[in-house]
Amino acid sequence: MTTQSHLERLNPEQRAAIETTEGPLLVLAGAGTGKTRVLTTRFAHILLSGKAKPWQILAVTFTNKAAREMRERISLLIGEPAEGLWLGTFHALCARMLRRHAEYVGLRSGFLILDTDDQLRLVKQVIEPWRIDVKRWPLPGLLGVIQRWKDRGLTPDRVTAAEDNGYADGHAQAIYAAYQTRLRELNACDFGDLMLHIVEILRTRPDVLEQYHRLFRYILVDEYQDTNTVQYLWLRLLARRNDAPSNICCVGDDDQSIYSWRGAEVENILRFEKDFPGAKIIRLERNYRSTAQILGAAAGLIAHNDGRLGKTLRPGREDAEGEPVQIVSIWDSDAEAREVCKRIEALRRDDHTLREIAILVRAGFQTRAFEERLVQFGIPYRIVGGLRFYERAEIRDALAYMRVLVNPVDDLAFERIVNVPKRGVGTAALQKLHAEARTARSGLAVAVENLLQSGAFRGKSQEKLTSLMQTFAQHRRVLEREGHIVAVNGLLEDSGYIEMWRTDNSPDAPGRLENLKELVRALADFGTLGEFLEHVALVMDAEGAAEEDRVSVMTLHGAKGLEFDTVFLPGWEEGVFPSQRTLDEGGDKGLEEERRLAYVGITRARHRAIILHAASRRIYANWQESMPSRFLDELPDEYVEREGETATRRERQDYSGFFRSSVFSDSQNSTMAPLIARKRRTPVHEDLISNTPQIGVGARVFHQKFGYGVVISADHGATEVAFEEAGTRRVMSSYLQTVSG
DNA sequence: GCGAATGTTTTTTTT
DNA sequence: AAACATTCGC
Repeated sequence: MTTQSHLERLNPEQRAAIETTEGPLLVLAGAGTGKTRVLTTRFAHILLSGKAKPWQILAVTFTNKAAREMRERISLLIGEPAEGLWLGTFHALCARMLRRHAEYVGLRSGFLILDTDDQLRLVKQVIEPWRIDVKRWPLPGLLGVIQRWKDRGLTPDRVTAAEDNGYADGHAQAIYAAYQTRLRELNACDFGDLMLHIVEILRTRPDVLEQYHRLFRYILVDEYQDTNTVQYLWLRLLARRNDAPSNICCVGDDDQSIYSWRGAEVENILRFEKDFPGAKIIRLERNYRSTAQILGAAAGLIAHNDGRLGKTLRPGREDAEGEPVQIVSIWDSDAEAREVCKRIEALRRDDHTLREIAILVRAGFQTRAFEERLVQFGIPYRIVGGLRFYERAEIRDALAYMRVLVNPVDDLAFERIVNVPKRGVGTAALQKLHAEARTARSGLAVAVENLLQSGAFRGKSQEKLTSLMQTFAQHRRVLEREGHIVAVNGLLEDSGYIEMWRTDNSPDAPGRLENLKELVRALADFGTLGEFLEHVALVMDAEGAAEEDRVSVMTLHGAKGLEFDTVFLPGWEEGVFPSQRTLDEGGDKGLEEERRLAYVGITRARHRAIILHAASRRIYANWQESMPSRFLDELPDEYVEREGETATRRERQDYSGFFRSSVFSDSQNSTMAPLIARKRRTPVHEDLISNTPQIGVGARVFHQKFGYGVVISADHGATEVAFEEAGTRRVMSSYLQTVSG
């Protein structure tokens, strides 16, 4: 390949983004404007023009998928396998760096990377001295607080008292410190530490920093709008230098920033010019993906956001006319799923590929309704990003066995599997083990040996534990002599783990055995068990072999970066989308992020986008009315076509106060249902409401179960009451009695 | 220590 | 309604 040929068939902006190699550059790449192409071509261009060797370019992505894709496309461009590159996710690259310098943060190079389960087990141990009420302060929440500090680059000593805002009665910072100490004792890292530690090293060890300054001549960053503070700090440390300009190129789209809940700061991209003086900005605005109508609708929507860097997508294709975005109003959530399936069936009859159809939902729970209906219609589908391979219990168990095999002092893994399958080790025995481990200053495995010696276990557990320990010892020898595949196979078999699933009668047991086989098969791709475990810890997604013709069902977040001919966007209702929780927690900023999510959703579509909303939705067991999403009003009329009933703002109010009548649950034609139901509005529910005493805020009340309390807030059925004994709870107002006093 | 029975909560989004 | 956790009886 010649130096120039890869630059052909690029538009002028893309070309500029590739050829501007020196100095800081921000490429604002709107949806569908060829972002990945620019990134990969730029990488190849730097190589082919001889400006840097492969290992002198740092290329960072957020997902493993993006990293894989980039690697493949670079190989194609340069005509050889792209190996030995610093190309990967933030976490994978940081892990690689941290292995080299672990000792500067009190770790050894072989440190463990913990998964979420391990983290939970660990904080559970750590909080003991504080006697935290885990009912009131759930552990995942505590881990969340710690994670957010880590996202912001705050080591325990950097957390100010003001930051410790109340979680776990204001002990969060102290717990954080203890947790970090415990991690060091275990020679372990959680996910956040990979970033946090390396940033700490780079900011305190100029010599190490300089090493990387010498190494990396060019830095490429994908999805810059999603970087959190530590990631930003890491990039800034690596990019800013005294001796040379910062050859950092960040590609991103402020309109697609949808990960603030994970600590991402849109400000990072908005501030780029200040961070890197002399930065150039190139806008990619020509969209080669979607029709003019889809782009118009998306642009109209996103225009409602403030504080954008400003960018307008223009159709880049000549044939970009097409159908307007459809807004379909439907009676209820069952009808919504049915309607989507009907339309998919129609598309299928017209020879559309199912692979090119997606249903994009706001939150995971929405997928279930579609799943059921798709099955009923006999439409092949796949749920993308549901429970991932490495998150399944059997996979985690098997991995824990492997971890103990390579590392006898991996207590977190050991604790996971001592009693799986059942070996008579319950909470009491486990406590004994911990106590023994503490006094012997050893790992749990050694504690087991000690207690076995002293005969602390009763008959069956004594026997089973002895056998378990022997099995481990034996397969450690096998591991050395015959390699990891044989050893793992034997271990899972002899420990009784495989047998446990074989004798399990539950319907998903065969599937689990299949997964285990798959896992063992994957071992063959790695030279050692250690390598395999490292890969698994960092690459939590397994490559789906699915290139079959199926409809994709996934969350809007999961759909980022993908595109489909036809996209269904159900559930555009207030409370669902925009999500009530985001609104409550994030206010106007939250709303803007939801709007960006809507923008991401619409721009996934090449030819057709169909938005749906239902007037009534089943939540838990009962039905709840819902108003059309405000985003529907924000879509410009000239690009949309509204069908079904009641999609306009004037009629919105009409929704409040009518209930779904069960008489019409199934047989009705969905688009007609609202009309009929409105006429037949049954008085039953109204009776219920009028019979319920309206209790005002501030009233003193009595509840059979919770005792006396004061009403804090009241809406239709649910009332929030601060009880004297039972704390603040939401209860049904019909169960309350007002009392004087 | 285990399984059944009872009570409680659930709906973001993920490297 | 269903999954989940905790309690209870053996």
